[in-house]
Amino acid sequence: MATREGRRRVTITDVASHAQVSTTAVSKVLRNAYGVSEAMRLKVQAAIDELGYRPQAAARAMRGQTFTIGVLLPHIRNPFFADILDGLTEEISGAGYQAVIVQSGGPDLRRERAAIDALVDRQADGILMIAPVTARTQLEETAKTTPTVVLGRHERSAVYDVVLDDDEAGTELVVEHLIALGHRRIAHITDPAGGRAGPLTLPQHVRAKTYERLMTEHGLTEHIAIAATSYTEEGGYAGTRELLARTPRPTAIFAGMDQAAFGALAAVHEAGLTVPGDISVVGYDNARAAALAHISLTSVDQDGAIMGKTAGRLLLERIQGRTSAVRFSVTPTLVPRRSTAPPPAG
Amino acid sequence: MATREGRRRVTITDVASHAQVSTTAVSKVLRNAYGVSEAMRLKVQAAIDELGYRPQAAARAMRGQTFTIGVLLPHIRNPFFADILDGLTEEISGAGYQAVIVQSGGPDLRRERAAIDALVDRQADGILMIAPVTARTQLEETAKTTPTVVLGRHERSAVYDVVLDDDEAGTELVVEHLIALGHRRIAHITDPAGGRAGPLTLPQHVRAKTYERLMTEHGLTEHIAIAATSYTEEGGYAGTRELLARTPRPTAIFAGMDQAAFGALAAVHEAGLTVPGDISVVGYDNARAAALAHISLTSVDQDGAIMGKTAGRLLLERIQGRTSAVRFSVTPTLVPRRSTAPPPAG
DNA sequence: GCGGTGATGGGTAACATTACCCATCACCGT
DNA sequence: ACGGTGATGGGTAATGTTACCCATCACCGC
Repeated sequence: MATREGRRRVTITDVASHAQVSTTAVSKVLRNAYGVSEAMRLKVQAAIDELGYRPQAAARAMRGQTFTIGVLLPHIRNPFFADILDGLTEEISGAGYQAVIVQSGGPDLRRERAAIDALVDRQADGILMIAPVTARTQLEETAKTTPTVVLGRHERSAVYDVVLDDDEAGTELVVEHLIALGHRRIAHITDPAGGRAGPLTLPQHVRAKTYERLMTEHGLTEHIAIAATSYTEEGGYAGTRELLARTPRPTAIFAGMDQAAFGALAAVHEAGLTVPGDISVVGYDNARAAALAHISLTSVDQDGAIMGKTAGRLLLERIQGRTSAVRFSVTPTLVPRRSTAPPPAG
Repeated sequence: MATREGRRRVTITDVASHAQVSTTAVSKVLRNAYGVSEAMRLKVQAAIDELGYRPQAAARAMRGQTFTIGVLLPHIRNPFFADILDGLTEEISGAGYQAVIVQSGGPDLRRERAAIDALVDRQADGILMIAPVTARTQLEETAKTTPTVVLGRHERSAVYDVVLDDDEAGTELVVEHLIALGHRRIAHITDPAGGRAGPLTLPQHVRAKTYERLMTEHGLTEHIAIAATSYTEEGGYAGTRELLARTPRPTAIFAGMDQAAFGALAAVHEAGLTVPGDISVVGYDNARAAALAHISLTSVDQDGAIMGKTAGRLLLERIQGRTSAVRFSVTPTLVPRRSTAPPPAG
């Protein structure tokens, strides 16, 4: 309703009549389609510029593409997602695609489903789902209709591509680093949220499981201590308080994500303990804040920009018609900083 | 291209024939339009559920609404934006609207323009622009066609609504707090980026200008010291290094935004100085991380959720047909923490 | 000169939905 | 019984763009 006072939007018909050609010709110019002479191209382009014409996405969608890549993410609070988006945008904008983001609002199955539907309803040409918690079979339903890349889930699918970080390797870097420093009582903070994703699918689960495996392999089974709170500052804070209350208390805490590690730092500090004198703390994601001098958090770096760029490339390929499934994995590296040191003597 | 193997999407026609009614009837049910009996509603709803029908946004857009609110923001790295989005989503989702986010990628006029166009092309029913840098006249062109709310710009417009924080009041809280503690050499870190926004339009400019005014009013003109870097961790770090190099060096640093304040904390720490012993640091936005024990940053709280919620309400009102312009301002509060204290004696 | 060929431009239908208007029907009061 | 009325359902055109196919034209080799 509310007929806007604004004059009617310029359409392809306006351009056509202004340039004295058919709408078909204009459409061809817009799409760089075959069968357009240079003279025609120039004439039409001039009319387009003069009138300030922009194609209407909805009308295009009725027949063809929307030039839209939908991105589903739990929320925008995680700075790691920003790196992914930067990479994605870099890759797809050259091809004339626009990334649009919708938040699911967290690991809520219903709301995640609604967010995915929103993208499908708007006919995104491709969808990048970041760490979704929906069951694989349901994701595959979507992927059958819309080119899909799932980022961060350890699984294989015949119908969508997967981009992920080698969380086993990353966890290994952390645990080996701490053990090499002499730590034995190494605790872990994880996020139990999993929705309907398979049991060892989401990064947090792989990290936690790998932590347990490595502890066992090093004969430290008795020192396994996990606080299952969440990958947030609050979660890291609460988890650390919980872990510090145990006897004997851990000498190192591996938080599965940087923001949780920041919360851990706060809790350690609040308990009157020092980092790394009393407790070493490690994060994951190598967020920018981890590098700040007064924080200087040892963390695992996974190249989010490359992951996003690759996801974009895979989506474009699928839009072009590729149907085989691809799996792309990046190898993380450890960035040691001043939050880790040998455990206190005794 | 790339005809997806997936079976054709269920359309309103499928629902109509399945329910043995007209497409018009189905459409009415979908829109809760007038002229539908309860029996009809139930019958159609049953068919919709059975077939799993979802209306196609593009086709709706051709005739009516898209039920989409577009959000333009510079980038998702700023956690304050997350609060705004939470408020917005809360307000609009009840009315069946979906928020979709596009990033402009920073204060780049061309890219911001492209991002706005992307939302207009996709026929968002309303647009929330967060701190855009485009010239007001251009924003008004868009607002004439699409209901628009601009968040964070200190200006009035006849065609769009404005939601903002009282940055003058916020800055006053900070400066008065520091002066009350005894500080005189109070420095400020700002972000010079402005694009084509008016001279005293963007929050960073208002905060910087108010800082100068207050310093002058307190007879501290000679102590005015501004580092114009950026509202980022890097900017706060670099700006602080610059400020600490001055003689005499400031005893307090007011960073115009929390992330810049975090960078400032790092720089102060790296310089071998303590907070608040040698230098007091204040931020703005009261990000969650500001509350962490080992950071404990004094900051200005502006209620982002309320701002987002209000923006959503204003957009819905405009979609309903309101044409008068509204201006909504929230009053910030100071959250004193341990990063501020009296200056060192001498 | 003539049929063939390749390049270029255009006509048309189709996409899914909704606004507008009309048709139908039951029921009412006279 | 009959015109009027209000409630309900449906037919149709229109939205802007593009895929498909056809028409036209210049030019070629024979």
